[in-house]
Amino acid sequence: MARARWKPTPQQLMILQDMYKKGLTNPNSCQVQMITSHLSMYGKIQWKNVFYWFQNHKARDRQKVRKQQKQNPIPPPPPSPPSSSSYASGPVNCQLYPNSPTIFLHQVHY
Amino acid sequence: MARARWKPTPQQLMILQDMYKKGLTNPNSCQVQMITSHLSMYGKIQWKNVFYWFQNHKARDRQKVRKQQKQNPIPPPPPSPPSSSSYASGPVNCQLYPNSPTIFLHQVHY
DNA sequence: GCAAATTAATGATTTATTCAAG
DNA sequence: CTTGAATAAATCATTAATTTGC
Repeated sequence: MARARWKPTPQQLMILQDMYKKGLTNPNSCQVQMITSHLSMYGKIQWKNVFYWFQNHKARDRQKVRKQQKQNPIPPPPPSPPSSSSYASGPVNCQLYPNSPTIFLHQVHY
Repeated sequence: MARARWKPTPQQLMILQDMYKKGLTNPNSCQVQMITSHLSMYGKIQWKNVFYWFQNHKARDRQKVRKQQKQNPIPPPPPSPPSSSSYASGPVNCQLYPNSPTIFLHQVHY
């Protein structure tokens, strides 16, 4: 019943994927908030869209990895650990103080 | 490191439990928002606290039921379906206007 | 009685599973 | 079939009960 779902614009998608590749796989709510604000420049977007995107992307990434592991008994490790990317608990933490309290979830229109 | 977690006041807890008993076991975000507003009269509280409370309460309710089922192979079905309680996806939809612009529900203290 | 040690509750997060739009 | 949305289950972490030795 007309529950159109969000679809990332190419720009938005690129940015998201880039962040993910750079090691931001599990943003806290504050980061999600910032990303949402940023991406809203390229089209309608909500907090939950960004939140879900990362959830799903990470989950399905792992799924893929597990499937490959089933086929190749001993495959090389995935691309590479974040090492020292721009994100990943680095200084880009939008936490005002350390030990982020973290998140929560959705809000839906219904 | 002073990451005190939320603790419902007796009043808040009573209200939550009452809603749950009345059939509101899975409030949508809008309902959570309203409940949060209401409960904030009795003490500090955030959207996510309410959200988590229902999640946990429902989950642990089911846990209890499953445990009992393990002991009694064929127990009578749980109390009764909500039938026509005050909540439960009824007309109680709290949307102020259709297709809510979304807003912002996740306030985090930080 | 009273703390230190253990255990039980429960708030908070993460991960897995499922549903449904397109 | 892909992927956004939502729910459920599993897990982590902290606080409250409680047990225990003194």
